[in-house]
Amino acid sequence: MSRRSEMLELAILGLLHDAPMHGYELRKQLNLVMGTVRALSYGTLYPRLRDMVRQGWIVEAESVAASPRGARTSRSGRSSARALGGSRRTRITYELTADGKDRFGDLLDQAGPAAWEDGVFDVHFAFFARTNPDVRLRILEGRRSRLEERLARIRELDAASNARRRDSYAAELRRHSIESAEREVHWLVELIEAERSRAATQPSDDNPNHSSTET
Amino acid sequence: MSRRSEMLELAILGLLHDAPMHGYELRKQLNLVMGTVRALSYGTLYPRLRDMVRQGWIVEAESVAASPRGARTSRSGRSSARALGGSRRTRITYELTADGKDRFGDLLDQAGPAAWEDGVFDVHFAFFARTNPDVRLRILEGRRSRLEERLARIRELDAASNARRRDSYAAELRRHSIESAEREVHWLVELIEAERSRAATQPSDDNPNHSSTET
DNA sequence: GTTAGCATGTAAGGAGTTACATGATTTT
DNA sequence: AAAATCATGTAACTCCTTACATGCTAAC
Repeated sequence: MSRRSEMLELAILGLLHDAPMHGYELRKQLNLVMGTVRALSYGTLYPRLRDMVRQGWIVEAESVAASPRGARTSRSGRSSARALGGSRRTRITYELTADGKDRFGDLLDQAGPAAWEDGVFDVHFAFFARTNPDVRLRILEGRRSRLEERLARIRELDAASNARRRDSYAAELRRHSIESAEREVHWLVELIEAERSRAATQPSDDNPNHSSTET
Repeated sequence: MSRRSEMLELAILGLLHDAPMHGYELRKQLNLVMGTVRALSYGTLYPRLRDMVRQGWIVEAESVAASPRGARTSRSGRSSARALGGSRRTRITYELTADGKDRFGDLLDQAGPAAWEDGVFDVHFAFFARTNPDVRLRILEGRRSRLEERLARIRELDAASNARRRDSYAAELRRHSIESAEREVHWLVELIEAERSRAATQPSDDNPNHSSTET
């Protein structure tokens, strides 16, 4: 299981850690947490969920199903057969197991170069509240240096290109890329400072996501 | 050849349109123009280049090779054997063919939903100087509405999450995502306005990238 | 009654990464 | 002499998308 694939797994575990969910709902949340415009396909999600069940990180549970939208029990009255709140269809709800929580904690501790990749960073950040302070810091700093490397390369290209012929659109794109990257670096720098001063106040605080430290 | 794959092809054609290049150099430029932190691998690039040669869009040309760095002919003097500027190694330089220019023009005209995807948009924008004004406008507007859809979804989630428990990191991520997206929308709106006022001044201006309109 | 949204899946295929392999040249 | 950078490539593998298939419920 390579780095990139762990992003999806981490995101799923993190979302299910907050609340059990069925696939369709999960997909919508994933599309937000992963920070991409492009939507994740079911062809990726469902086979992955089945795989995670096989691994023992999550379990299926037939949903009792809340009412589809709003709290009303369908004002037309018909199909009130299904007692409380009409179920739409089968709906398989997934829940995290104790092993799944352990796995989540393990993935959370992974602060390697993969964690400062474009999509992966956002997922890690989304679960920072449950991440070790030192791991948080490593990820923030890794991301910052990655962005600064990129920034340096764009600036170099920008200087070279502006000297030669001028393509206003290409120049505008570079300008905008530089500005966006600078802004994100600034954001990261502030977060890093906040982390450092927090570390000075509270000493070591262990990862609260392994089931051994919970319950 | 599906939408996503066309991005790489478009980027390669566009870069080679400016100047012939060899693979290694091309990769560096591609990493910039595609707007990703993650680097494109050679395992993707070289087979793709070979494929494009087979299609007739580009041709290989053994490089006469300029001197590696700076203009100096290696101050140590040794290996001055290779006449002007020492060639590093084989170095296969790629050049655009007339068919390649046509192909570039065709891809440039493609303003479908794929063009407002995350990575693809940047590539298209980078070559806007050679894109038809109406196509430019469609791409900018498509991108804007895509971003606004996403923005609406994040805002919805943000309101719901802030109401319930508060996870400061998750909230901060949402805040930052919203701000970034808003900023990009604003940028796009200004570009769209600029396009419209430009369109009012100069009427129809044909795509100058098909070889039929060149030479 | 028909469209749109909810909900779950499968099969085939394509694109891209990883890891490996090679070798020249430049810098330290 | 070693390490870094330049430069090109291949094979195996993984992940993901696309397109298809099914069926239920809500709204128009």
